[in-house]
Amino acid sequence: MFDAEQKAIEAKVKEFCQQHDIQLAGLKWQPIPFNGEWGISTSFFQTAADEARAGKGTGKPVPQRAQEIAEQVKAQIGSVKDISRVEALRGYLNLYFSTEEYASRVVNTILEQGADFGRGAKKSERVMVEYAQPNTHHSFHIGHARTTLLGESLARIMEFSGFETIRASYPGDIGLGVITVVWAYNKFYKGQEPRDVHERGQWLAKIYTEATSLLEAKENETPEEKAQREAYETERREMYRKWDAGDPAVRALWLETREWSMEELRDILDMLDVGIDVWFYESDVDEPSKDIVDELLERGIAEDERPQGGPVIVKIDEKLGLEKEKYRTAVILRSDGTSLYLTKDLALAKVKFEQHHVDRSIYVVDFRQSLHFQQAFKILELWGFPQAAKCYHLSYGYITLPEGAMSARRGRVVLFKDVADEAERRALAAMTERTPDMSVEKRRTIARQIGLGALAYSILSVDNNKDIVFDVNDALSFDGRTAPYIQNAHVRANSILRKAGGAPDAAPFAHELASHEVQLIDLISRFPATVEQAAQEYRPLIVATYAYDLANTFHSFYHSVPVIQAESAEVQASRLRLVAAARQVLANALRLLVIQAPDVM
RNA sequence: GCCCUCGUAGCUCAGUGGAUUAGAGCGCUUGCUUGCGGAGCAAUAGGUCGCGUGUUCGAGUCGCGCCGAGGGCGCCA
Repeated sequence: MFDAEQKAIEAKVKEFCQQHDIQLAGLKWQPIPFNGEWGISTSFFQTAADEARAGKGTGKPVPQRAQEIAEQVKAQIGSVKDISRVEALRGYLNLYFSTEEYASRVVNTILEQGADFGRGAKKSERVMVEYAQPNTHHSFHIGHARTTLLGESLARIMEFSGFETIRASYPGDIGLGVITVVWAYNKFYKGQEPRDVHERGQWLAKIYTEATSLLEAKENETPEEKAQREAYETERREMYRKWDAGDPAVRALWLETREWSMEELRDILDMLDVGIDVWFYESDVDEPSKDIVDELLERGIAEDERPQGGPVIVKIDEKLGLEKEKYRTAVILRSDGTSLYLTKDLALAKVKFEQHHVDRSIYVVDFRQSLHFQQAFKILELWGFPQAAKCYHLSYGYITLPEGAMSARRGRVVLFKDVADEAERRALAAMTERTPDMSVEKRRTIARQIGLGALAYSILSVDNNKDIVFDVNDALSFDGRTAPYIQNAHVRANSILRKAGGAPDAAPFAHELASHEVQLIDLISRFPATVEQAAQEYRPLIVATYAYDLANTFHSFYHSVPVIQAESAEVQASRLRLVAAARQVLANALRLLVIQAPDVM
C-alpha cells in the first residue's frame, strides 16, 4: 500500500549505511504493533550484532547500538510525503503513515478491486492439489470432509495467490475392500438397491460392514460356520481374480456399483462447492505402474528379488548413501507381479508431470502415510524428476470419535451427509426466530450456508497436524470463534449499507479516526499479505485465523462507531466506504475458506 | 531399535528469533439493547509455554539430551 514510500526510505537507509561504513544486515519490514496509529517498522539488532561479532563495534550493548543507528538513520531520512512521522525507538525505526492518506488508499484499493482484492501477481508455476480421495463402495464420512475442505481451501488460496491451479481427485476404486462389496452385493442384495443417491451410497457401506463381519473368524465358531466362512472367502478371492483378468461380468458389476458411489460423491462435492478438474482412478494406473517397475529396474534404481521368490524393491537409504535408516527399503512390486499403492503413486506422479505439466504437486493425505510419500518423492528424485523437490505431502491429523478411530469395516463412522443435514436443521431453527418474514426456500439455502460454514470452519481453524475429536456440538456451534460469527459480521455490514442505500463513490478520511476505525483499516490492509503467507506455508489456517480477527474487529467497530448516525455527512460517507471495504474483505476471506457469505441470516 | 508429528490457561487451540504484561474460543463471574441485527459488545478470573541444557545481544519459537502422547517402519491402502 505504501510500497513507493517504503522503497524510497529503504534507499535512504542504505545510502546512509554506506556513507558511514555500516554493514546493513538486510531490512525486514513489519507492521508496528498497534497503539492508535499505524505504520511499518524495521530493526537494527541484526546489524548491531553483526558489528559486535566482527569486532568493529563501539563496544556498546547490541540494543543500545541498534537504537543509535536507528536515531542516525532517522535524522538522515528527514520528512517524507504521506509519512506523518519517523521515530527511532528501542532499536526500531518506525514509519507512521499519514492517517488520512493511508485510510483512503486502503479503502479505495479494496473497493476498486472488489472480489480481486488480495489476489497475488501471476506466478509462473503450475500447481496440482490432490485431495478428496475417498474409496468407492464406501460412504463419505466426516473424515473425508477434512481432506476435501483442506484441499479445496488450499487450491483456492494457491489460485488466488497467483498460481495456475489444477484440482485433482484420486478415488480408490479397487482393492480387496471394494471387491468385498461387489461380492456381497452380487450374492445377497442384487437389485435391491435404494433409488436415492445418498441412501444408496450408505447402503453400500452397510453391505461392506456386514460382509466384513461374515468373513471374519469368530470365537467358538462351529465347524459348519467355519466351512461357510471359508467358502465365502474363496468366492471373494475368485471374484478378485476374475476382476484382475478382466472378466466382463465382474467388471460390469464393479463399474455399476462404483458409479453409485461416484454419484454420491459428486453430489457432496457439489454441495460443498468443490469442482474437481481431473479424476484419476486407482484402477487406471494399475497397468501403467507395472511398466514403471521395468524402467526402474533398467535404470538400476530398483532391484529384482523375484528369482529368489521375493518382490521388487528400492533400497532408498542405500541409494542415497545414508548411514542411518530413514527412508528404508520400499517394495514396488509384489512377488506375484501385482502392483502396490506406492507403484501406483509413482505412475500417477509421472502422469502429473508429463501429461499435466505440473511444477508443484501437493498431496492432501492423512499423516499416517508420511513415510509412503517420503519414499515416493525420493524415488522420483532418484528417477530424475526435478519436480520431486516440489512435491509436498500436506499431512493432516485424523478426525476421530470420542470412542476411538472411525472404521468403515466395523460400521463405526459419522456420515458426512448426516452431519450436513443436522447442521442445516440447527441453522434453520436459529433462523426461524430471527427472520420470520423470509421465504422458506431462501431460508433453507442460507441455513445450509450457515450450517456447512460452521462445519468447514471448525475443521479449517485447526492446524493440519492436529487430530480432531469429532463432537457434533462443537463442530456445529454457532457462537464464538465460528463461521456464523464471521458471516454475521458480513451480514451486519451489509445491513448498514442496505439501510444507507449503499456507499458513496468517494470520500475523504479527513476526520479524526476512532481507534476502532484505525484497527479495522489496518486489518483489511493486511489481507493480501495474509493470502501470500497462507499460500507459501500451504496453510488455510492462516486465512481462518485472519477471518475471525477481522470479524472480531468489525463487531467491535460496529458497536462503538456510529455509521449512519455519524456526526456529519462527510464522516458518514467515509465510514460507509469503510464498511463496504470490510464487507468485501470478509467475503473474499470466507471464499478462500469454502464458506459462503450470506447477505442476511 | 530407527524415523515422523506433537507437548502453551480447567478444556479445545493460535502464536514470523525481537516492542513493557504470551493470545483467542468454550466453560466460570459481571455489566451492556426506546441505538446500524444481541449468532453481538465490554469487563473479570485463569500460565514454572513438559523438564534440562546449549546457541544468541535476545528463545514459547533454533540445536542437543531426557520425560510423556500419537503415528509409522520391504510384498495393506
